[in-house]
Amino acid sequence: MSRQLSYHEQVEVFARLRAANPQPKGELEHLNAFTLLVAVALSAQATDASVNKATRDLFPIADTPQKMLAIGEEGLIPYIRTIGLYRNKAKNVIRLSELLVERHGGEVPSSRAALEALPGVGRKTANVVLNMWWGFPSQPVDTHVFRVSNRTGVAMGADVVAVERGLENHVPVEYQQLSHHWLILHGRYTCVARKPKCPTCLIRDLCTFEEKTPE
DNA sequence: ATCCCGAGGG
DNA sequence: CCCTCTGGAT
Repeated sequence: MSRQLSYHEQVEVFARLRAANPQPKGELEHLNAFTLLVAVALSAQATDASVNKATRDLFPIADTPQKMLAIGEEGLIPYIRTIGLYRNKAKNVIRLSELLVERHGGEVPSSRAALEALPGVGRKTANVVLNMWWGFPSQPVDTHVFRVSNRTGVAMGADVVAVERGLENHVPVEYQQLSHHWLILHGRYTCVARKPKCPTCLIRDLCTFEEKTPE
């Protein structure tokens, strides 16, 4: 079973993850604040590779809310059909574009409340935009961050809000801005959901998580 | 707690 | 076949 890491261990974990990836950028392709917001909203329960494949054709012709509205829901669906949950997402992106024009002059707002008031934008998506675009040290907790945080003991919690609080309290200040990228990359390529690659893990000696299924 | 939902991997 | 993927709304 996992346990909460000490401060010293936290520092060591992030130091190693940073050394392995000094300048993580995130792997969701986008052209500006609007396309970042849309890309993150589209990425719910979908791989970023799947989202990038769709947005590579979509964003060049719809990189502003006004252009997105010009395409419309029926025009948008063909681009994002290969992403899961596309009916809800199409409706949300169009309504979200309308609200950006009506309330925010077509710009992406910088407050959590304004972001979360947009359809299809919840806590996690708002945190990504606040972190990646507006530069706040917010801690988005997605499936990777939740799993990796609990397994490694970087931050433990029964739900995403608890893990988010844990990260805010335990991640050393110098790592807060980029910590979510490191946790995601670690979760995507090493600490994967099904069969974690513990034998080649950079932080194996600091981690108390053990695969239960014997080989 | 349940629904939305296609693609990729094992 | 089953599980997972940078969740959100009801």
